[in-house]
Amino acid sequence: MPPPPTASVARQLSRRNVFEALLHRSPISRAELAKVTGLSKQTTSEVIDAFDQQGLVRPVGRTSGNVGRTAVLYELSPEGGHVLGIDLGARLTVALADIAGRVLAEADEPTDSRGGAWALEQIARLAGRLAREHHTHPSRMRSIVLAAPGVVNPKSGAIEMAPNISGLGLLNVVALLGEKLGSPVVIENDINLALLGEIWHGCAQNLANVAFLALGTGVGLGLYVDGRLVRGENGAAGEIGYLPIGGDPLQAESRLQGCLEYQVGATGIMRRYREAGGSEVDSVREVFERAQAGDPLAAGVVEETARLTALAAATVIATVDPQLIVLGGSVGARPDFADKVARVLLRLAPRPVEIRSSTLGKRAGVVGALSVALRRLHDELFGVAELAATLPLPPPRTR
Amino acid sequence: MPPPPTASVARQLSRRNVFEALLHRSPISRAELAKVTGLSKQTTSEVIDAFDQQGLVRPVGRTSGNVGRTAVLYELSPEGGHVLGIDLGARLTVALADIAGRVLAEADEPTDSRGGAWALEQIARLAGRLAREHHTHPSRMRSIVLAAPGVVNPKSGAIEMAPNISGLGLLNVVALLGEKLGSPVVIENDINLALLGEIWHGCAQNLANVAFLALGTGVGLGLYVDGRLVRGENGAAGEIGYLPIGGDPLQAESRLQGCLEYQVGATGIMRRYREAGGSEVDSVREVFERAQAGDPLAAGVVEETARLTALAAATVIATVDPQLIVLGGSVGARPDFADKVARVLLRLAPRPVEIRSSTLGKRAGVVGALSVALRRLHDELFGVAELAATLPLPPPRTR
DNA sequence: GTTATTTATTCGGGCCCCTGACGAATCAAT
DNA sequence: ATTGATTCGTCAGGGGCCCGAATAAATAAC
Repeated sequence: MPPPPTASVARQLSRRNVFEALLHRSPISRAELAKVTGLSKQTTSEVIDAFDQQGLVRPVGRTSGNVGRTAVLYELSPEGGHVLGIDLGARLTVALADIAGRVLAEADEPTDSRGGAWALEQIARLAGRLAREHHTHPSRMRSIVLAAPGVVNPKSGAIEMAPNISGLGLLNVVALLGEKLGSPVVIENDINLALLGEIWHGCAQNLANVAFLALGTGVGLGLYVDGRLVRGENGAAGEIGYLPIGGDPLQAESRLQGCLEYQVGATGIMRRYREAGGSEVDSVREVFERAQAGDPLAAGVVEETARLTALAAATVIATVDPQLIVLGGSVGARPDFADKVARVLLRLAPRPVEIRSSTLGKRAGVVGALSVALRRLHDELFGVAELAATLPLPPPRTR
Repeated sequence: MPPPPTASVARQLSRRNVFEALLHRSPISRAELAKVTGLSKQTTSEVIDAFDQQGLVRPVGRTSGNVGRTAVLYELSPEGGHVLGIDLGARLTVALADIAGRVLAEADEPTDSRGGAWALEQIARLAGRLAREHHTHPSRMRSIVLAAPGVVNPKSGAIEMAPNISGLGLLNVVALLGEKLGSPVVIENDINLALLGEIWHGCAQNLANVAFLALGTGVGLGLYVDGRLVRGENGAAGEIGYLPIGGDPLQAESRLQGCLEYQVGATGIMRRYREAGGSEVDSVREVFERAQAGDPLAAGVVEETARLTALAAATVIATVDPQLIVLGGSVGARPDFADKVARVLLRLAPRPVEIRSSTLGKRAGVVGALSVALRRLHDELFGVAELAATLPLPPPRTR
């Protein structure tokens, strides 16, 4: 079941090649694998035998109809390894996938409002349930990724500013959850993972330069540039609540909770509606509904929100040059909203950049978590650590 | 001289390891190399022999003083390969380095004002002179990088918007220059290269998250995030002239040349001084000098410039979370200016980020070009192409 | 039934890495 | 000056891995 303790680099590379072919051309014969990977038939065969013994692969039928001997077809076995994706927000969503990236199950429920340790307990419970349903065990999951709000320190993996869920920043989530579930846990910012979700299974598939603008309770940004997620020195890349847009950035409120956040965050939108003379509302959703129903005050607030969002988008475009901006979050994902933003943006940006609404919606976070968990598992099994890095340049010398 | 036509992956890795050790611990014996690389003495010795035969390496004396047999020390030979860095701006700067990154020579002169093909001719002439002085030949240079203003398309390598140097966008610079010099040429945006220069030899050494804010004729940004240069889909990342800062972004001037650029570009600064009632000036430098001499109007303009620059910096901080911002360009590199910007920024950003003035100044571009040329040469000789990429995830399946 | 074709395994050769042993060169001490 | 300890570099043997060729097995077409 575990990979062979030591494997030479050459063999590891062969294994990696074969695995990649299996991943993308699923039912495939040994002969075909040899052709696709460029390896010799024997090497391929040896690798497949090893995979078979590890339970990583299983035969599924034979070819037929073609001239010549029939070939046994193989595919990655669902028992070869599982990964778990978790999205911890207002709701708790957990999803289970196998090593081939097939999503086996998904479940969600409201997050335990007591937060902190209770939420972790809840995660363990939900994960255990999914695992049992699929005849595995949490401890047999090879890779777990947790989507959490707040800034995740890229070095320590600690959650440094967790709004919404109380007491999360004080816990060593990686250690606690890892112990509960018996597998390595990695935490990543929820918006970043939603972005990766859209890139894997959503509206940004196969793109290398995508920005994800999330408007919900707060405002946030995920950046995927040149095929990689952008985290920044403190994992705070994309914390655009502090962008100097929509007001005087030196004002007290701006400095406290961020200039843009003060205007475009959920409370900001409701406050603007109230200030405009609108009657009391207790959710942003209501403001949008009234706007659609013909309330001119609400429409003005929505329009201004779209304008500010477009300014944020223009800022992102000028800074990192994405080819697509995805709007997400409970506010941003509204389909009519994307159009409004796009219309303003047309007059702001030097060149047009496409804007789309998130297609995965609430699922984006878990899907992204799964994608990272999967990638980590693949890297663990078939990565070639020593080679990933480019050759470091020599330091300057005084000669 | 050329590397062996075919080498197995294993040997290529060994070569790479040994080369890296040679690069960083220069005069070093075979025995020491074996220890450092973790390879056996045998393998190390074979690799060194091969390097020696290729002329990549040369003996330089022996150890002495230690107990035991003396060891022959080796270092990378300057004849092992050369790289060329070129910065094509108002002045043309060319620098030559060897494969170990030792800068052998540097020369600069005003760029041929006729632009286009004449400038390319001038580059060839200057490169030829440097090469001759160091007993080599342009055609023996293994890697050439050209720093050019404008947006460089990351796929084609074409210069898409070249201000200042006339007719450059119309030429296929890579092909023309490559033919003239007989070596592969790569073009990269000058600001990006200045940033890489500061990271290699300047004020940002060994940092992984750096932004370079260039204020000169125009305004531009270079981004180095998580250890990699950020280019964006069209190579237009960092084109922050269009940031919606410093005015109404929907105004005619803003839409034409960019909102921020209109205020902070050289002509913008002079215009603002004029509009404030200042007497005629014909360079930004003059405005700064008058400010220092006590002209309150000029001081106001400088202060406002610093404020807008700080807003741009705050934008960058909120977006990509750098640990350092380097100010460069003829205006930005002024040491007093960085202080002014830092002071404003302190009140804008949620957490303090260091600001420094460029230490390489005008040389930053060439140095950065050298660093990229060097990296490309190293990758060409010792890269392991098949391993660079991470395993792609499988696409979603409909099952 | 025979033939052509495709699949899968076996065998020998070559590359490359590692370990252990050996001669060579040097310093330190007698 | 000789001896011993230490380090350097090379030689030889063993094992892992990859490849190409040959061979056996299975199947469609004729």
